[in-house]
Amino acid sequence: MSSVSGQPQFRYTQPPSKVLHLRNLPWECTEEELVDLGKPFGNVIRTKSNVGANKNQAFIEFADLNQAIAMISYYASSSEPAQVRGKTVYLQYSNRQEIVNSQTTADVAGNVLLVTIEGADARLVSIDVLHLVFSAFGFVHKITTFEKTAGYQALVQFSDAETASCAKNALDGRCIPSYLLSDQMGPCTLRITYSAHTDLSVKFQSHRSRDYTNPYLPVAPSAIDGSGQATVGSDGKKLEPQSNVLLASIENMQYVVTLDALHMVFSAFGPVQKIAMFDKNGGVQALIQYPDTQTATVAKEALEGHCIYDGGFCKLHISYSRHTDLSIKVNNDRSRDYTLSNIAASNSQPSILGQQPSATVGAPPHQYVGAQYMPSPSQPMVPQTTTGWVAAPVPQSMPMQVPSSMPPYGQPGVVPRSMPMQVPNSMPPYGQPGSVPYQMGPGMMHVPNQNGFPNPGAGNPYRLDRYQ
DNA sequence: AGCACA
Repeated sequence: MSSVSGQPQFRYTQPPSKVLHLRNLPWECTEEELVDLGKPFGNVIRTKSNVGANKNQAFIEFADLNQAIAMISYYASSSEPAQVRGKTVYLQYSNRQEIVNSQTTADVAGNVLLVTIEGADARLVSIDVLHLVFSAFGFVHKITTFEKTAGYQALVQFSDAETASCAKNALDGRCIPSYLLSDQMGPCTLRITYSAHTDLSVKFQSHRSRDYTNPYLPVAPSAIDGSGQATVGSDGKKLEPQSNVLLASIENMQYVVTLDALHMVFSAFGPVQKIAMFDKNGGVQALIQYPDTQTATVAKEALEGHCIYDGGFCKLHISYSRHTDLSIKVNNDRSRDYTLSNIAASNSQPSILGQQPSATVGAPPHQYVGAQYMPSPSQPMVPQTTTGWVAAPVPQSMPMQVPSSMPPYGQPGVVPRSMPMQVPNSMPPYGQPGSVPYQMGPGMMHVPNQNGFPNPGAGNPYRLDRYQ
């Protein structure tokens, strides 16, 4: 007695239930929207959204069976289909009689997120890229990655559930911005739920796991060669010998790049201990020393190929130096040891205090060294909360994603600005759910705000004054 | 576009 139409029988044979099964929902659909949908027909006592692999299904449960029947009947004969956010929603009786909420994992907010990376090239997404993406919302403590039936997944541990929620809300369903991926890679979508974990166990720094709270954690044997250098990146690719010291060369240097500008840029990833600038092959190069290789690696991967100034100016090319500890003889405008707070400047020249950035070609785009950021020989510049670091308004024309520690962008001729851009701490740079994420222009840098620490004034371990 | 706590 099967259907003559050839259509699956269940389409017409679902027995009534207080529970309705909805599909074709937008994944953003909230519980509240589900309640609103059912409200005209009765009392919605339970809902469950984001059901199914695509999170585009849901259930609503009425207090009374007749209410469910009323809703099904109405839309069965209505010319207007049920809709959520403009999408037609398909309704039917559920094959269950009530919604059971096993709120074991995915709905309970925790400080650890379970991230599924979708896409043909998902496995090529390095742990460092994930770190960069999630650091925009706060300090990432640990990351582990693994392969499950669900695909390539990662657990990302934040300090608290609030931070994790911000990251989840902003990133769930989004793609990793393409400029963080290599050119050949296709889109990689993030699907995020809460994990039941609260503290991940990371034994080694490796391709698969990282503990950012413990830079001294041993590197996994599998990632070390005979010389004690890590040979394999988190993406499994061969690496050049790593170092805590980076060699940066600056291409297309239309505008002068000062020691202080470099210090600002590289400090976004951790404490910069020393910088030495020099001329080579007609260009400017700099050595930047971090306390550890991990920090240098993050900085290198984040900054490589990006420009200090908008418009393709002062493009950075970064490699690992063979140095491990720079010898800074004097503190001057080309070299500085930030670990020494009381060293006298060379010849104690007051001139650098009054020195304006000068353009190597044309006029400078702006002077980014304002009064409060003037380097002082005895007091390396420290962004002080009291001097406008937090208060600096974000101009409308600037993208929200402007890295906080960067000198302000500007085209030549733009009115000089005297302080670095600051993204408001409370607002993640990804915008609100539902808005278009990643509106960053090409060539702009995307680095975690506040070095991954949401509050520059409290407990940021990268603050210079902590280790001066 | 087709049933959840895998």
